[in-house]
Amino acid sequence: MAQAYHHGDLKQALLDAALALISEHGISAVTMSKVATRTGVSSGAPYRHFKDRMALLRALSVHAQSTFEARFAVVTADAPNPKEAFRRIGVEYVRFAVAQPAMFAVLSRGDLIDRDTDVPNSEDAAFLIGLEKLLADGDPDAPLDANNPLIQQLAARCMMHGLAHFFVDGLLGLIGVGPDQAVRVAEALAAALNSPNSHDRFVLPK
Amino acid sequence: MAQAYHHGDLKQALLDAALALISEHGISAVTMSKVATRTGVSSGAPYRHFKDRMALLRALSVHAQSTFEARFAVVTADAPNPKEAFRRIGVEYVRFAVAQPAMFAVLSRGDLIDRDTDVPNSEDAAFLIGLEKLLADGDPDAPLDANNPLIQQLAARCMMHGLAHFFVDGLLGLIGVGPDQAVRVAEALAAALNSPNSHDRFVLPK
DNA sequence: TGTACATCAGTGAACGCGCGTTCACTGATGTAC
DNA sequence: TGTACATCAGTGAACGCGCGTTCACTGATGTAC
Repeated sequence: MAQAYHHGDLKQALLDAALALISEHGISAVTMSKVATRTGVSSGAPYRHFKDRMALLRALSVHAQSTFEARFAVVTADAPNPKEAFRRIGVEYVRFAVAQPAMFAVLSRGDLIDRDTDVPNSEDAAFLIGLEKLLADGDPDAPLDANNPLIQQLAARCMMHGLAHFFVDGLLGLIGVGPDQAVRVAEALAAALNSPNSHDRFVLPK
Repeated sequence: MAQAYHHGDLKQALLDAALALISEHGISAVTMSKVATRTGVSSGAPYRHFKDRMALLRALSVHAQSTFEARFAVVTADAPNPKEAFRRIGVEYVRFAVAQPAMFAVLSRGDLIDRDTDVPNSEDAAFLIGLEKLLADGDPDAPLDANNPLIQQLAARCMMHGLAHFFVDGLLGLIGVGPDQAVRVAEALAAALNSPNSHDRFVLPK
């Protein structure tokens, strides 16, 4: 990357400043002026790197997405089986949200995702396509099969997503739950969902 | 309530306008000017009823809270047993979020809750106190018991909360899931968590 | 190595706008007699 | 019922502020010869 023109790597520095602002005061606190001031440049400087405020937020979303997925690759690398890999992803989901609430906030905003260009990773894509199909097939009023692996997997995803939200939205903070305890709870929730079931419950059908 | 002075019931009308704004453009779109304009009054009028913008949002939070709880009372009224009551609350949680996304958005914001004055209902309070105690007791690094009813209950709450968020944040919308289908998924998730377990798993210890 | 030029990152003043909030006011409603 | 007064909901102009964005500019860096 080699020390660029004036600042060095202003683009990355702006993204970092934006993340800091989000973790302190939420997404709405991200203003071009504050991002610039925090980075030590003038108010117009960010426009050399981002067309407008939305472009900055979208870039943040893409960045968060890949950071998130990189973590998953790390934790699943030496998992002994798919179920354990899936369990680790669930716990990592909460660990990530708790450690990097700003990135999580950006990730869970549908309006920052450009479905045309921001391609989810292939595992996510397979999951979403499967879910779309499951919902479209058959009688739309008939109950879904609770033992369908997609539903089981969705249950786990929703559970971790909900726990992460309870934390980052400050509701767990109200009863004094910190980051470490939130992760401990995530481990317990993973166990709660997994324990009574067979080994390959979370394996996706081919 | 009998037709009040000028407007009739401006306070309620302002709250309704704020909810409409939230469901269209999120909480940050709630400005005093827009709330006033939408209600057909001048920009200063809301200040006769709310000290400032935050007071309006907090009033909204309290209102949403009680509406939410009223729904729970309705759906559990004729439940045959505690487990079924709990299951219905879970599904209703999603149904409510999906039908009234604005109220849900306000509810899940910790910074709008004044813990001194906004007392949760007694069931919630018991749950939160139990959870606080569970986390505080014993070795803070030891795994929690996944079969503890509190953990089981938290699992269900997190699951529904996560599903609700996936919906209101627009992520399910990206794959074409509408309100009805979201509720159908909620039913399946409730079944997924409940099926392999005993009848009184969700009964709180006295 | 040196000079002339092109490129482009960052400056800083300026713009129009919508915001939250205040305040002297108007005028409708309620009340005392 | 009628009049005089008090109360208070809503008006609308005004304020200072921070915002997103633009733009002519400066000056550092890179490049051709």
